Amino acid sequence: MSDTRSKLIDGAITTLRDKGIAGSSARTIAAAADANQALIFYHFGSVDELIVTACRESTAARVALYRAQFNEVTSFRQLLELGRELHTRERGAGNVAVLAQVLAGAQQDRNLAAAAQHALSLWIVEIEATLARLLKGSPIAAVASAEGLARGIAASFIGIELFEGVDPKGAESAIASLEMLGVLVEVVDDLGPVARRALRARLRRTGRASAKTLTS
Amino acid sequence: MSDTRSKLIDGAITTLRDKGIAGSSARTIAAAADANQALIFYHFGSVDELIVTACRESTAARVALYRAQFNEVTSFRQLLELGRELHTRERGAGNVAVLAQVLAGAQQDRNLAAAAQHALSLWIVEIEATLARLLKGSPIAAVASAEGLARGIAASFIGIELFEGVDPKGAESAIASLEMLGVLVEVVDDLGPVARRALRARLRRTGRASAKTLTS
DNA sequence: GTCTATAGAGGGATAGAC
DNA sequence: GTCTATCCCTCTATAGAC
Repeated sequence: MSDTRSKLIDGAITTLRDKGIAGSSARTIAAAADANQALIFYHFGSVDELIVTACRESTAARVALYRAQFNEVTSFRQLLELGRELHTRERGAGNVAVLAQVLAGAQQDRNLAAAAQHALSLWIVEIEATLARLLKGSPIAAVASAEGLARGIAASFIGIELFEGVDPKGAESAIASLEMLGVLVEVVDDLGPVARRALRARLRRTGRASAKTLTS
Repeated sequence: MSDTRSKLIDGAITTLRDKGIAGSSARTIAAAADANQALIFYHFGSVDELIVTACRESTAARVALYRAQFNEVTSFRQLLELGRELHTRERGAGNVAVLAQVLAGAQQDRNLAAAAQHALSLWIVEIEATLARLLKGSPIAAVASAEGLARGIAASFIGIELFEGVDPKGAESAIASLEMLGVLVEVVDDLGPVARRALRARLRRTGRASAKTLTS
């Protein structure tokens, strides 16, 4: 790993975070990295490929930082607290912002789409494993799968990050409300058999919306 | 309103949806609109201003289509169904995709940020009014505000739209799980006094995370 | 591996004919 | 209002010196 190579990756992350996908050109990235523009093509072949690499490597590094904490989570409460911490810290480091920008570009670019999916999956794997632990034996399991919930949570984080860029106060109130929904989940969890019966009854009466869940 | 003016707005929406914010230039938009490139500057002054106008006007038009349906919602169940319908239909029309792209560009552009915030607020107003009705007298009101929830829902829609571009199956499972969380909300709603007591007790025991809600 | 220089495409924006 | 033509800038990518 040459020094220039990693300088360019850092430059790409900084540029994606600060200037967005539309403002991330070979020139702007090279300027942020304090490197020569032509070296992007020497090391990565194209700007696209540099962004793909930066997205993958930076996400892998950030996720690794939190792996231990995910593994220690034993309640929905703790998961929510970790989510809040993660949101605040990654807002500074910019990994969620980078993911959001790559995701926006990925709608029209197969390369970026593959990188975005891979990067997101790194976060999702951790969230999903944690949820799977929490849902074991919980009445909530009758109503939501770890796979689906993990993806929903990851997507919501991305949306909130973008929302934060245009309305920080609104984003904060959104986060607070979603956290409170987490408290609600925990209460139902604690209600145990009562909640289980109510959920089962409700699901039986529900039409189309829960058809898939009923069969499982 | 000249014909060319609205052709350009339609062209901008199409281009934002199909090529993203990074691929929306005066030339590509004019091509999509089957109009002359110079007319963008005659009618709107700049590409940015055209995108801002397109974002505002298209969102206003789409929101107006759903206003009556929002007003008719009387249960969380119905709100979820409307959300699913809206998601499917707007995926075709592309308003959510356009919002996501403008939002991505808005992180670094004051003009776009104002337009994105305004457009989002049009959706949020409808969701919030509906939620305010549903939360009146509900135990859920102790735990989440209509303002915060409405913003959380809007942000999640944006995130899921972006996720759908890179992993359609994953996005579908995310939506299904979030819908099931809605069922959970409805069950708690029906539990009435039991849920209210449990939530109150839980909030009293909760530290930092719910400090704000406790005082209200 | 790193640099300069440059080709060639596409970008925003304007002048001026009609 | 609409068109062509054009200016000047930035973009990706490469060639070739060091």
